[in-house]
Amino acid sequence: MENSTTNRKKNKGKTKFQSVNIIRDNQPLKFRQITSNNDEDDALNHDDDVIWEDGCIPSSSISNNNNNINVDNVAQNKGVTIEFDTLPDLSKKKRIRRATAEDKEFAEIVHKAHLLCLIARGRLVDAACDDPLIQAALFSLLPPHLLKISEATKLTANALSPLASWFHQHFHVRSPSSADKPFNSALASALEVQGGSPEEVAALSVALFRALNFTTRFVSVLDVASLKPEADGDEASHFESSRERKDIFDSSTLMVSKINTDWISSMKLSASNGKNIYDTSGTSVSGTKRGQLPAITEDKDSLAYNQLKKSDQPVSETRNASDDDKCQRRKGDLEFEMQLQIAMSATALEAPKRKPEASSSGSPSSPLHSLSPLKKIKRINEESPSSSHVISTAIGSRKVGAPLYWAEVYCSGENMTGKWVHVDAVNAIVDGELKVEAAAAACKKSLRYVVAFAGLGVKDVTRRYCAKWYKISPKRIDSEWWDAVLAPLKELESRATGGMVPLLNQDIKSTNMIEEGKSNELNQGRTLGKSSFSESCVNVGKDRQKSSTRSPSFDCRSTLEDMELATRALTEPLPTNQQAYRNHPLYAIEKWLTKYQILYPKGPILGFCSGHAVYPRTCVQTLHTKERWLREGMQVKENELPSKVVKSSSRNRRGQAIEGEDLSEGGSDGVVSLFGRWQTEPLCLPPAVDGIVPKNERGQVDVWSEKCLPPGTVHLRFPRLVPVVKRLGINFAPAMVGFEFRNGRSVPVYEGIVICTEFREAVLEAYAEEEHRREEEERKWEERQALSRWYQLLSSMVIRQRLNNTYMNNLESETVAEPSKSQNKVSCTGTENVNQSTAPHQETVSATNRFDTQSHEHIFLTDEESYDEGSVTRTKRCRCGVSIQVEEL
DNA sequence: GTGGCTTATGCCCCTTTGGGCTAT
DNA sequence: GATAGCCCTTTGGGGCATAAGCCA
Repeated sequence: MENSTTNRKKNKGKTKFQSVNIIRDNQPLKFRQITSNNDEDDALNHDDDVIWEDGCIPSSSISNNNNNINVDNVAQNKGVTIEFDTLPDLSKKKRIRRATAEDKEFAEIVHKAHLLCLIARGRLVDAACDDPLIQAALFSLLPPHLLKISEATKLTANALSPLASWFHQHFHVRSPSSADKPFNSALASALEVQGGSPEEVAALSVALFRALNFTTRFVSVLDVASLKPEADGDEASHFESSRERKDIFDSSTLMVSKINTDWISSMKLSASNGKNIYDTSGTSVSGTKRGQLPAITEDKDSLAYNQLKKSDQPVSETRNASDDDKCQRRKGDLEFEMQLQIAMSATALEAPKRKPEASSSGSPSSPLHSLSPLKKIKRINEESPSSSHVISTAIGSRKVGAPLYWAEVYCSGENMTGKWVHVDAVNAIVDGELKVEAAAAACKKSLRYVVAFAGLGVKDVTRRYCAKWYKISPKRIDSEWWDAVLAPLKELESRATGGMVPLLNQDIKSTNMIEEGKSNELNQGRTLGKSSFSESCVNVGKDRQKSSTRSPSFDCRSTLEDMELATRALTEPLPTNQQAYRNHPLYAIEKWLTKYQILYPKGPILGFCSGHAVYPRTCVQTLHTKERWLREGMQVKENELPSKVVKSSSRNRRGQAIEGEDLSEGGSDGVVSLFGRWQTEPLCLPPAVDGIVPKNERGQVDVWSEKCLPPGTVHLRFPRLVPVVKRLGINFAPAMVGFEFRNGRSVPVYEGIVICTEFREAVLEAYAEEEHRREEEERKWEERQALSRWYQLLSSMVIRQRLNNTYMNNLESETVAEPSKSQNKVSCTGTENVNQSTAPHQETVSATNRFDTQSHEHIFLTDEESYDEGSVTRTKRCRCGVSIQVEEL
């Protein structure tokens, strides 16, 4: 056993070192945290400004005389121990690092990629549900009396209940199969053993419904990475923890898996205590044989076992528990224990008759033992009044897992036109769409994307399951991208599930109502910029356009469903807290209006929240200054008073001060007058007269858009137009198209000119001629340049040849050329004697020492040079002994 | 536990219209 | 002398979203 606990703290100058020992499997590693911050106190606080340096120390040098923590028995633990020799100062405020634009962009990319992957996965599952072999196998398992359901002409939700119950009894969630297995094979295996992952079991239920010829979708909650950078901290940990216990607790096993697990634990407990708290008949709570239950790891079992063991203790014993135990047992755990039995009774068919037995055992899980949890249960029930199954916050606090997969079956017997019915066969819940959100919320999950798969197509049905859209809307990707992704898939889905249904008069009315609402909301979407609301409404609009060509009394299911979802969007209940109105897509309160917003018209009042009147979001109008409206191609009507006067920035004040007395719009210095769209009219600029372009005070035309052009003028966006129009004597004005920041100041950006329309053709013709002439000149110039360069090249070659002829035969000694004076390198072949005339020097090179190597490259160092003023000759020497003499002319 | 309110923080939008020097 | 081109330096104030803390 080694001990590696030598800690040291260095202070070099103003750099602070914080040492950390990491011990892993007897291998001591030492890391040093270097803070570059000068301020020592700050260095401790700024966790981001640290550099980690790899390092290690020999184990022999490790001593035990450590002032800090000694770590013993490390080898026994076989784990990783991290020591800090300075504890973080918790009293000091933690520095907040906010996500940068780059972080957000990255998170968005990850979010999108994850969404696409999950959609692809869903399509795989959907395709597997269509497997005829699997469907046939499931069909063969069905008892005869359930086969009659498929014969019903009008399918209803009630008719599905026995089917869901049968499936619930025969198929169970258990440890997931190998991940690298194709889903079809995994599904076949799940069918064989009548159990599998939540996804597989849900897919089997979909396959069963399809085998019965029901129009069925596989619905999945896309548990996608967060759109916010690093916002996954909690969620990620939850995700991990969820994955860790995936084998028994994941996803739609919200209650069933837990029940099964606890049932096994209870059995063990009962066996150990010599009594059975449940019926000893050998059948499960849900009526299935225990032999079919999944194998569960001992660790998980023991966890659940211990959990139930605690809950099985008498109340008095629990109350006498030590304070430590009280700390360990959270409030949520206690509540969980108490709710466990209720949850079981709510989900298990035979639970009611077992409940008294459980209660009689003295378990604190009986609701009679505590009132506080009951209040919470009551509260959740109030939130979901239609729920027949109680979903406890305690279960959620333990993060058992949110429902992620289920089926949707189209029931033509529901309503007048049919309805998509939620069927969670795994939990034997039929038509429980209102419970999904509550269950997900209890598990700290939000239903950001609920999508239905059918026929390899995809449809977003989040609206059906999410009542509080305003809560999830900011967590979703922008609707434009999402709609574009789903558009082709939606067509596929519609084709697979579509069917003509009679459209009644009342539906037509509601359609019209939605159309009106849609147009309002789209207007509102413009004001909001990123309108999440419009995503469903736009789809409705598109589909309505398509369906408008059909018979007025018939419409397809898809369109009707779009209408239903859009109706839900328009009928979202008023939130009860003020914060929710801040960016609510439908409602607004005056308190949260921004500086440039106003309520117009101020009504109708839809309700009140904490004394604040609630208005439709469509009443929120965006205000602009006169100048800003000009950019939009609008001008403020005459005699219009500002709707709002706000304080201006100092720079604006300065600008207004320069403008002098033109403060009538604002009334006083330092304020800006704002006007709404209803106070404006299309821009009416003075028209061009007699070929003269009307200009502003700077002698130019501000072309923010085409709307800003004076009547009778045209904007030509070509370079080098000014000389042309000057030559033609045409009046023009430079077109300023915007600003850019350069050299610390904003600089106007000009692009082209503005001329009167009547000169357009003439100018363009002249411009074309001018450009042609310019190009011709340019071409000629390039030709001249090329000729000149060729002449220089050929001349130098002739001179070189002449020099060679003159000097080459007369030289006795070897000559070398100096190709590059700057590098002072000479490539020498050993046999060639080269004289090169290089202006302004003429270098006569003579080798004083014949060298041996054929490819030696001489390097003439400056230090080795000598200069003879008498002969005006510079002698350069190479280390190899070769020297050259350069005669300077 | 939830909601309301305040405060701190930091991202990001809006604002906006040169001048001196040098080569040609 | 006129003109064209290059280079200098790299806003900054406020709105607003968000997180955290405190309190009811």
